[in-house]
Amino acid sequence: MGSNLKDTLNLPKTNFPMRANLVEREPRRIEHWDKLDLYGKVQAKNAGKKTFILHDGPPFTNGDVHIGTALNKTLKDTILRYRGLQGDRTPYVPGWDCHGLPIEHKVAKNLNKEKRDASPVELRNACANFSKEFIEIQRRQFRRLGVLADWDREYRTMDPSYEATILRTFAEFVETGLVYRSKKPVYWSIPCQTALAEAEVEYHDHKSTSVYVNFSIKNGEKLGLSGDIGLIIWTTTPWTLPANLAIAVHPEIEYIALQHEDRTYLVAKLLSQTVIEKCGLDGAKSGNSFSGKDLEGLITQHPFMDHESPVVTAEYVTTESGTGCVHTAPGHGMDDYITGLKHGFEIYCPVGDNGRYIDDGKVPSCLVGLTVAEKGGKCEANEKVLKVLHEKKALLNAEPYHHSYPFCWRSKTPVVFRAMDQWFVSLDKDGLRQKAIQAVDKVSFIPSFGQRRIQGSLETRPDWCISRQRSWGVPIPAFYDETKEAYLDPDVIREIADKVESQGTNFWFESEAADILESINLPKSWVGKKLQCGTDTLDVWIDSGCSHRAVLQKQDDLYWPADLYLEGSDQHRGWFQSSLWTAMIADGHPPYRQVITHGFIVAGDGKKISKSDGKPQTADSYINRFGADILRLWICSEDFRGDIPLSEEIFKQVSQAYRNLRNSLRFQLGNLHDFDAGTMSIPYAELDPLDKWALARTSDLINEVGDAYENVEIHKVYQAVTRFCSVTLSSNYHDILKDRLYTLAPCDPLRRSSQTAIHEIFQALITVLAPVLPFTTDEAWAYYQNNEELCDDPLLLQDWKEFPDAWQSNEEAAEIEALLEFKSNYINEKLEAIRESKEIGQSLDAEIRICANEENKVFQLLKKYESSLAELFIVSSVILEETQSPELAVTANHAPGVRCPRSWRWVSELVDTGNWGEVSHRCHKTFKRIKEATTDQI
RNA sequence: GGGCCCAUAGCUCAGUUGGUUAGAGCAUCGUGUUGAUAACGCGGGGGUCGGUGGUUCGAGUCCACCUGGGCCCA
Repeated sequence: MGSNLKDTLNLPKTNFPMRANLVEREPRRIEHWDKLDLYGKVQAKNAGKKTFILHDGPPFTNGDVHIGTALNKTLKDTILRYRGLQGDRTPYVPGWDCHGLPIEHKVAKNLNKEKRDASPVELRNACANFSKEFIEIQRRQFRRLGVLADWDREYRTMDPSYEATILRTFAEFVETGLVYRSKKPVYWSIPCQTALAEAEVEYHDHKSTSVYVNFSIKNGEKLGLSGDIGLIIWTTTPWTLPANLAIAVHPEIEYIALQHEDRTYLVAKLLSQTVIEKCGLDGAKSGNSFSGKDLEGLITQHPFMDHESPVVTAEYVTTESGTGCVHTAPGHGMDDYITGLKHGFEIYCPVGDNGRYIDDGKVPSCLVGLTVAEKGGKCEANEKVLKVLHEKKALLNAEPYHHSYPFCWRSKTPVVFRAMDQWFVSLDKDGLRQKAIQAVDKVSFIPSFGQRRIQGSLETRPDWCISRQRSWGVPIPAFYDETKEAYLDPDVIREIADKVESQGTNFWFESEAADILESINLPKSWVGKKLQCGTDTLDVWIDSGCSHRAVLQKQDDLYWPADLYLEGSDQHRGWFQSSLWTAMIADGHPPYRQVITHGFIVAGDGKKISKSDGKPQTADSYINRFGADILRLWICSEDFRGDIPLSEEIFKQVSQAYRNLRNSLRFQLGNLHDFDAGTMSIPYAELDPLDKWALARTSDLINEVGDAYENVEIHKVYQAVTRFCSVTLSSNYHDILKDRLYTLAPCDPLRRSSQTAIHEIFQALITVLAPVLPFTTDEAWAYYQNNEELCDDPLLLQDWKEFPDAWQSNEEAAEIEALLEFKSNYINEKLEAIRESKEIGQSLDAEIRICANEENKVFQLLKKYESSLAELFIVSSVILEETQSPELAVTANHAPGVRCPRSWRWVSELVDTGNWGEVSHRCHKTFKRIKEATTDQI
């Protein structure tokens, strides 16, 4: 009998599985979406509506999708899905950054292993294949994440049409007169005769020769000193001394005059003791001291070159080693270079490509032709320089010095720092920098400090060095005559761009200048010259920085500037800036209206995740364990404006939150199985107050979540929805509803009232969550439609849920809210007390007695809802007793009477129903209603 | 070393223009249910708001410095 009674209940019924099993199910849904052309359908749905352009920053194609890249793409996808639900047209063209050193380096390494010396074209082809391979891999991984995009027209910086755009943009640079040629130091490998990037340099222990050298001061009277005065410098690269143009001191360091025999030396006071020992200045007497600032303006005579070396100040000078007086050769060091630019020194570098001193009429003839390269621990140039210094009585000490020194990754020889001719873009010409900074004022930033950050880096950015001595990139279309004079012309570049558009940039590397220039109208000054092609390529930041021109300006259904750029905060100095410069120069306006930045993923302890930890931090490694929706939910649970922590614990937590969301949906689906909204919905005015309350809470949720999405505070969506599901639904609404949903007749108006509300809430929930959990919400939607895993009318084609104003908080809802608050503040603890004493088990075993009188506002309210209280409090009965005191007194005890085996409520008596045995009066009535309804149907 | 930013319970987040005993969810512990059951309910414990010093009648909430951490630059 008892077991049959259960069959008379309306228990939840749904095929929507409790266990998500995302790893297995999500790929099936992706396949289904592809078949339906979900992206195309969403675009079609919103065709003709307001357009929202999020311009995709291209990830670099040299590996699997990193968890940080997944974060970026997920945020983009979430925003676009939200905008799509809002009815915006959201064409999204994803891109790929293909050129650049990391790929070239990896590919070259592989070719190196095979002992092949590849030509530039071979190397480039291998790089292109490498890049293509990872585009395939990354595209697959992005799709697995649920990213919805127009994959059929993705852009790639190595596409010939894209490369042509880069060159045409570069032509604008040249035409505006911003491009100039100057020297800048680079790492140089002498055996390989090639420039190296930082990544191609490895550091090893090395024995150098360190020297202390005296530079005689010509105007010592400036300091009130007379006689033979000198400044002592220290260096570990004596061969750079011919290029010495200055001596740098720190403005705030204290310097002291050391009197030794007939000479006076100036060195940093803190280092004077060491200098005395090293240089054998025994018995030297300390004289006056000066600040570095005082020394500024002293003029020294170079020991063996025919020029003076002034003393300048620089902040990078330290007293950690040396003398506090730094040998400055702008052609041989980065700090020196910057100091050189600041003071207008020549970027002088008398060392040729072959590593030998050139004969420029300035280098002493005894040095010309000597190599600065080391062989067997010896260096011709060093030895001769030392000899010359000794002859000039300028050498105070020379000794071996062990330190870490950069080596070439290929030849394993020490590299030298050497200035080479480079191409630069002037950022100050015609007020360009100021225009860029001002233009950023009009761009909106999330978080707002992004504006300051980008403006800060615009202000301090030196002129843009745009040439690279690399093969895997877009060639700088410059030509050189026999005297190495450079030829660059905007119109010629444009004509070359046209050729690139049809042939790709490889033709530059496989053709002679004459072929490249064939059929091109040459400027007069070019005619008759014997020209050769340059071999430099453009900085890859120009590549990606042109994407707004190559994509947004080229396609009819997109527009320029973009509504939004969204990238990691490292791009303030990267893509945001390179895109800004190209746009300001070529278009006079920023390429974006809004810029959103996110922070970096850090480990659970707040420290950076390092690649060397062994764990591959790829998106797939997480998706394959948890599924894309969990990964997405995690991303959306974090405030992305700061660091984004990631740990096992956090994933566990997010998985738990997911289960509650999923189960809330499942409970609702289960209770809607016999509900047809079209024919069974109850008009709002006739809904039960509890259901009105639930709708009011739902409408609050939608408002809150809507604001959060609009302000791109997606973690607030997560917080609001999880709280809604666990508190509003699980703890309160769903728990209370079970009695009426399960035990009343299916068609009972009260049950239909709740189903009406559940139906609304379900739709609201899945819509609100759709941008964050595209898989799960679409799955729930499919089960709602046809109780199957997939359906042909995806959730994303629905519209954002709008609630009528009338559904928002009203008096009835507020009263229910007060009653529920009363429950959690007073009733629950009373129930817990008698549960602890084993008086009851479930709360339905209890009876509540509340004493007070009408003077008490709460008591008045309880009176008003007297007939609903037992249900709201989930007990068998609630007795309201009027007393003398207005003070509320709540007591709980075991309910008297008998327990109805069907509704589990304790009642005064049971009635015999024959077939079903004895049940409460209410259940008896329910049986009658069911019978009537069945008969009606027949 | 410089620029920008972050720091609230074990975890993820709220804390409006400074004002009563600092909130939520998750986790944890205890417990109930077995008609959302690898689910759900109820109850308890747990922060003095990174540190120090100021401003103020009063500061997590304003100022200074310090510590730890992140991105970028040198």
